[in-house]
Amino acid sequence: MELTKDYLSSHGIRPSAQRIAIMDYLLTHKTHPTVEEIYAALVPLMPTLSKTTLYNTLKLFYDKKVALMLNIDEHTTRFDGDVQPHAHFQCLKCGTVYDIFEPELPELRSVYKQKIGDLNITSVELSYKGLCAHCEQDNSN
Amino acid sequence: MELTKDYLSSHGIRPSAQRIAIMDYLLTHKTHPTVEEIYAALVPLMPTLSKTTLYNTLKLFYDKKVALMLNIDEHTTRFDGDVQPHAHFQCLKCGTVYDIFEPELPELRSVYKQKIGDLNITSVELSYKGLCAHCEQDNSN
DNA sequence: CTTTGTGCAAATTCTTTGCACCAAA
DNA sequence: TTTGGTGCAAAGAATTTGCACAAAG
Repeated sequence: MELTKDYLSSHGIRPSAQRIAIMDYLLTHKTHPTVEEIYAALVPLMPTLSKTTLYNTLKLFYDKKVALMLNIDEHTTRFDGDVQPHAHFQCLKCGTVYDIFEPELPELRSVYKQKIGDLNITSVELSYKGLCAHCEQDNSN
Repeated sequence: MELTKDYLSSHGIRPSAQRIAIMDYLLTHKTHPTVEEIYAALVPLMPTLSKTTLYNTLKLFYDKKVALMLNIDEHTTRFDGDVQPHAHFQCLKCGTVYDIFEPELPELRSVYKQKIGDLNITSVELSYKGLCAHCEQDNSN
């Protein structure tokens, strides 16, 4: 919690109670949560928290580059407190988003922040979809 | 138009007038259009066309694998009639989505439809963001 | 006829905005 | 004491749903 506060400060983000709670949630729940999931988790701890603040804060985190904004899910935006370049996989059946740090994904590291032709790359998102092992073998649901 | 009709038929899609018009639009406008853009372009030619049909049809195209559904844009879904594996780049200033077929993106081809660990990949989306050359040099807007 | 496709209107979901109050520098 | 942060309520945008009619096999 104190570490989270320092983390925010060192990135030029004033550490309000709300911001600390939200970043703390992201750092301890690497599940690529939606706004709704974060809200549901934090409201019991911080009853006055509003969706507006949540949206404001997540946008701020994204702008300050302490969170990734993922568009892998067609229905909603997901957030990731892990800003190291890595790929994601979403299971089409259960919806779970998995991290992929496999070394056989050099693109992410080599092309990141480079140019392709006359395009100046500042961010990259690599997303896979399919069935996870659990859903693959489980034909029941 | 006749080619488009055959194209749909050969993919198990009954070629209604609406479906032909929509696929034809996708095949001749490789601009990664939004639903709104497709609608605005087609309504003058087909005044009774509804958004519902457009949504139904684009979903059908996606399911039948004759169109890609792109999540690169955080505000809206974009569609692409080019189903060959390729990457995209969206300019953060002007919003344009460019195709990237660069050969230095082997990931897309090699990993596509393979497994990573115990995850069964069926599709992949590689999206870059940044400034395009035009917006980069143009500080005025 | 029986299934499939279309389209209107309404509903739903996700996200943003306007504004007032509160808090910190 | 001004700037920045929070949160309520309302608005807005994108997408989905329910249902009735039309069209094709």
